[in-house]
Amino acid sequence: MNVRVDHEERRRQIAEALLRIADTQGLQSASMRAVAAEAGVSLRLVQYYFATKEGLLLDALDRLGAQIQARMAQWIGAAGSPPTPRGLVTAVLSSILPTDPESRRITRTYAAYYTLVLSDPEVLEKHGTAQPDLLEGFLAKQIRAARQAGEIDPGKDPEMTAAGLLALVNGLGSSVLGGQRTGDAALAILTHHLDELFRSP
Amino acid sequence: MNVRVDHEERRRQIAEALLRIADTQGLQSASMRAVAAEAGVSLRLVQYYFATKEGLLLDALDRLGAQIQARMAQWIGAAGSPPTPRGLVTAVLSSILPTDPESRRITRTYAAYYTLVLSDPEVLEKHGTAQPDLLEGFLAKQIRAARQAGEIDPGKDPEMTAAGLLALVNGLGSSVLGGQRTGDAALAILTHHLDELFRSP
DNA sequence: CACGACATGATACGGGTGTACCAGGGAGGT
DNA sequence: ACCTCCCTGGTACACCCGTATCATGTCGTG
Repeated sequence: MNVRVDHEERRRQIAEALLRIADTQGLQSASMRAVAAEAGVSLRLVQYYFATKEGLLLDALDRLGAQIQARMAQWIGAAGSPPTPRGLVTAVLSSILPTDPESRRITRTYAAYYTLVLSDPEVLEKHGTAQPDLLEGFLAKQIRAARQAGEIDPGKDPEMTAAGLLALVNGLGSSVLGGQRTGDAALAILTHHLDELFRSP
Repeated sequence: MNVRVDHEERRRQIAEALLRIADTQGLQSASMRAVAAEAGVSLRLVQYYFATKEGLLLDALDRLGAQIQARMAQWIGAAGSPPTPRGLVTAVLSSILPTDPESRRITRTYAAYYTLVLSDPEVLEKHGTAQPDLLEGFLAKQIRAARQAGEIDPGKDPEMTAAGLLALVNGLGSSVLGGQRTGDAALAILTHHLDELFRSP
């Protein structure tokens, strides 16, 4: 059979099976056996490559973070060169919003992990990344730049505005996932608020 | 022992035990046995008053909705009489934000139910209430009134603004529950945005 | 006073869970 | 050629889950 197989590739295959289940059926349905079946391997294999379930969960979360980061980078790259502050802000926020199947998948899976963290906060400590704060800082920097360029009302507070935009997108995403509104409607609301922000006073 | 006991009271007692567990340990930890122990009754009793677990879950969700509604009514009542549109908007949005232990409890429990719905959407159909849309309409109405009274820039779109505020508060709540920021910080961000909205142009 | 409906207790059943254990087979180095 | 180690399969264990069943005590009502 297979010998000296690529460990990283196998781990990726299994972790992505976990993410697929978390997306379609929720994390609580992602049992070791279900993951094994989804990945097309035996239960023993899953145990071999991930000694414990918590390890698998954390590894998959890392990969999910990398996916959304890649997606964001892609949107930023499509924002033109050189990118304007407004283009960057729009790209970052739009990439988070669940509009297409891919972003729906990512957002829904993130939501599944979110409640896992709520009920078991120590998981978050083992997973040191604090992306939201970094994102907020990045957005605040872009907003400050746009303000100095006269594209934004000088009375606006960059930090408050950045935090508000991020929370807005997060909330819009929740409403889309909850079926309250479509992804396009959410995007319309976001662009509406961005238009209001970026109009010269 | 007890005879002809008050059914409604017992059901309330059990359902609130469920909500307490959902708050502190998450819904996935709210097993029938755990609920029974938390309520101080036997497993059989829980089964007796709620034939199925889904029934218990739905009943508890109803009570949770009633709780948040009561809380909102309380904040609205404290908004002065007669209440101004701005006061009403502020009251409604502030009542949702997890600032004190009570609202933290409610918001966290709602979050637990939220992911339950995400992984099992049919639950939502059996629970017909669509509060968010009603709330959004209410907020839009108040914003329109304030706009006509000259307290808000006439260029603002009431529906878009209402949806944005609700999503903002929702996202802020998530960040508070996730430990990214304190309830007071979230409230500061909200009031900042309300101040911007309600300033005469 | 007796009977039947209500209320409660103890326990069993089938199934799913994460993890642990035992076994073997094929390639690499010596 | 043999031995060792990486990889994989099957299966067992102990536990928790939701639900069902049997039994019993207690009262309101006839």
